[in-house]
Amino acid sequence: MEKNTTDKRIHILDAAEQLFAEKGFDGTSVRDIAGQANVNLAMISYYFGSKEKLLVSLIEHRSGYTRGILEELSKDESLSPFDKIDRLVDLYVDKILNNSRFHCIVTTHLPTMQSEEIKDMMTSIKIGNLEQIKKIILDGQKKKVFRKVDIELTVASVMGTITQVTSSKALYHKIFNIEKNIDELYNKKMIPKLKSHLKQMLKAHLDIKNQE
Amino acid sequence: MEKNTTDKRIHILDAAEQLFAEKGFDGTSVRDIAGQANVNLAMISYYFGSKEKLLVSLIEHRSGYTRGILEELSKDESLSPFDKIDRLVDLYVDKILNNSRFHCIVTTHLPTMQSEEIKDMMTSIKIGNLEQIKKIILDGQKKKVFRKVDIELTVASVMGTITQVTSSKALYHKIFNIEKNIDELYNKKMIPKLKSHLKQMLKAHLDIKNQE
DNA sequence: AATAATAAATTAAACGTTTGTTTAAAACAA
DNA sequence: TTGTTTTAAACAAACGTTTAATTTATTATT
Repeated sequence: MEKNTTDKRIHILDAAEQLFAEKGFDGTSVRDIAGQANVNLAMISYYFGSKEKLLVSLIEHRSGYTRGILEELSKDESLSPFDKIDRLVDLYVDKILNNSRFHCIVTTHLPTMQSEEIKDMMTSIKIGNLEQIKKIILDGQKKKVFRKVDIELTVASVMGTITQVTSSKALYHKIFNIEKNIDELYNKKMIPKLKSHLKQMLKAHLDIKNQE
Repeated sequence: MEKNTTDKRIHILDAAEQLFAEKGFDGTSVRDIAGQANVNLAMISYYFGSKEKLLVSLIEHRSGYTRGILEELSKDESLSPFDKIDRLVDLYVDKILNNSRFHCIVTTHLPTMQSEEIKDMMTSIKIGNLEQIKKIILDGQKKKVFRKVDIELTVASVMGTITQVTSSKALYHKIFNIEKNIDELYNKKMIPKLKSHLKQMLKAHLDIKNQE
């Protein structure tokens, strides 16, 4: 049985993540969270201070490790530019689809939040990651492997595609005839589809042989 | 001076649209809306019945006309498959960026809503539109102009890219050095960029000459 | 055209809930 | 005994909605 402080904190964070993703930050009451986590209402203020600070804690709890992986990838000289793109696709598809609830909160509910602090935090993380990806594409162009493209919008297409598939699950459940409400099954079917689509599209889009 | 019933209804709808997009459905109170629209609080219940029915009215107010245009486009025999794709890109980029507030509500706040009725309504609209686009791509494939691609995910990439650019305005303001908070300027700069990026990418992605 | 009768629009105030947060006492651990 | 964790109860504020009274607009009658 989990009885120590850390476990209870994580219990609350998990409950909050699920409910924020399903019903939004404003659509979720602290009583909902307490009920879902099976803790007393007052424990949330006790541990996190407030509902908003709980969200900040959740972001800190889930964020962070992507940056390091990206830097490593962009520096790696043993990989060809196209290999790097493939790795990039694998990385983001896996990361986002396996953390779809958190990603849903970040993409759909954070922009609406009042707190400028939280929004600025996320913006700078995104810009940092974009810079790393930019390096990869610029390197491919310098090596005459990639053609001239709008780098920022190319990255927007990758992120946008994944986000689209993640945040419109109900739609793609119907389209691809996947049994409803089984996340694991959805991921098992969609992750390979999504990876191969993005790789195929980026291959054609970036290949210097397709220069107009 | 506008004094009749219809104008006041539209006033309220506009105010609601703005606030729902900025702060979300649950983050917006009917008092906020009344204040923004400069009407008495009770007028919202009087005209629309409830806050949720106000949202339904907003959706009905803004939805609809896309379907017809898409059907026409897919039937048009005077256009080549690639011309149709270009028209499609123009249509969606213009439509979404010029109605970004409403689009923001649809993509980020509707999926969170409790009301299954509203969600089903939007899902069936999306599936209907997807079917029309599917026809266009299938036709291009039959004519040996397009190669084999995942059609659903290709459409997801188009929608996802546009949504990404629309719903992360703050980010792209910084990235492209656009003066803050001027929607008109943002659209003027982004619409052509977005259109040419999508056309270029889809050209490479769909072209049968790029078959692996 | 003026008046009376009816309907529609608008208002301020109040309704009962639910909200996030705090309190002060109790239970538990060190 | 000390300090930490947990609890039920209470708090004021904000929420969506309704009420009942009043003003404005429309229609019918003289």
